[in-house]
Amino acid sequence: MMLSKKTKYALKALHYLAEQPGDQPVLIADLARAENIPKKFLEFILLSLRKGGILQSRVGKGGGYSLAQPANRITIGAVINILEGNIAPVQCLDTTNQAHCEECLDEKTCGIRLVMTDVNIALSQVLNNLTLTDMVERAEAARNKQQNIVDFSI
Amino acid sequence: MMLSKKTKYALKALHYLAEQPGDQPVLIADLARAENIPKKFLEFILLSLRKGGILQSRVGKGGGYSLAQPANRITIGAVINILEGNIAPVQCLDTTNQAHCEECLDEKTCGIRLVMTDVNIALSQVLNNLTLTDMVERAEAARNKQQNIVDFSI
DNA sequence: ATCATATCTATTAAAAATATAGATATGACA
DNA sequence: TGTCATATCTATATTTTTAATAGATATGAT
Repeated sequence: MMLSKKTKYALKALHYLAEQPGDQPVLIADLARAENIPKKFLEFILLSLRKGGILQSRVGKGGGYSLAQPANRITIGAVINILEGNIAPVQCLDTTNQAHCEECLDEKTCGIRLVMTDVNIALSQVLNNLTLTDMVERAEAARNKQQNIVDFSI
Repeated sequence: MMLSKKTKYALKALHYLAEQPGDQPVLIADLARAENIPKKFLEFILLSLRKGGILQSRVGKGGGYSLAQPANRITIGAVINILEGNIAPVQCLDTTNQAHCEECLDEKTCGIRLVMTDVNIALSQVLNNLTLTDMVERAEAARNKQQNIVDFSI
């Protein structure tokens, strides 16, 4: 149930973009350097996110990538969906792609599917309600907390 | 967030074992045939489950595998934990193995970690409360339902 | 026209998941 | 005690997926 490196890179990049004042566009190269992500791999990730409607881009001087929607409208679930193809713990629960588990003889009576339905619901619940804003705010809060502790100890 | 084939095989095998009357031991070969799982791969899976305390085995004539605990005490979460190593969506949340995300500079302020904590809690909640019994019962209920529909149509 | 940028196509490399083979240990039973 | 049926172990091969790289092209600003 582990997030892929690709998805983590995506979340890091989005985090960075969400923190840009005035949604100023950022160059792939800068983003790659700032978040320590292989540039060519990041290119591909950003392109996916753009095609998924989460990012927008501009070519040429002054160009770069920026969020295509307000950060509080971009859910973590949407990001995972774009990069991993779906969120479901088993293919037969991936409704958006109408996928099926090859080895399964009868989906309707499959015990695995019947229990994983609960997992799927719980996951959707959480992931579709967490947004980039949550991520940014929580990180900031954590930094502040850490900062305060340091300040007091001086 | 997809279950591996290995874990699915494990759940299928456990399902089959849970349905044995009187917890009668089942041969690897029979289990492999019944659930259509590559035998050698299944051997490895069953061994893991035994080492994890979920199954017990006996060598020699009349031997085989059976559940080491009542089916309603074996959680789906425990099974996944044994086969995938953990349940957490990111390594740094895998407390049992005290793992960390290599690329992460500061875990405490990592936004990904902070949002994935919610996911982790939700997953644990569900997976540690679903048992083999749930799986078996739901499958049976689904079969009955299907059966009834057929009966009526005759 | 030039330069800075994203975009596309193709390929390679590395890692993980899945599957197989063969030898060995264990226990039941005659 | 010997034989057979079984799980167990060690090693390796195969396949699939993930991650990373390279080079050519399209686009837009100035």
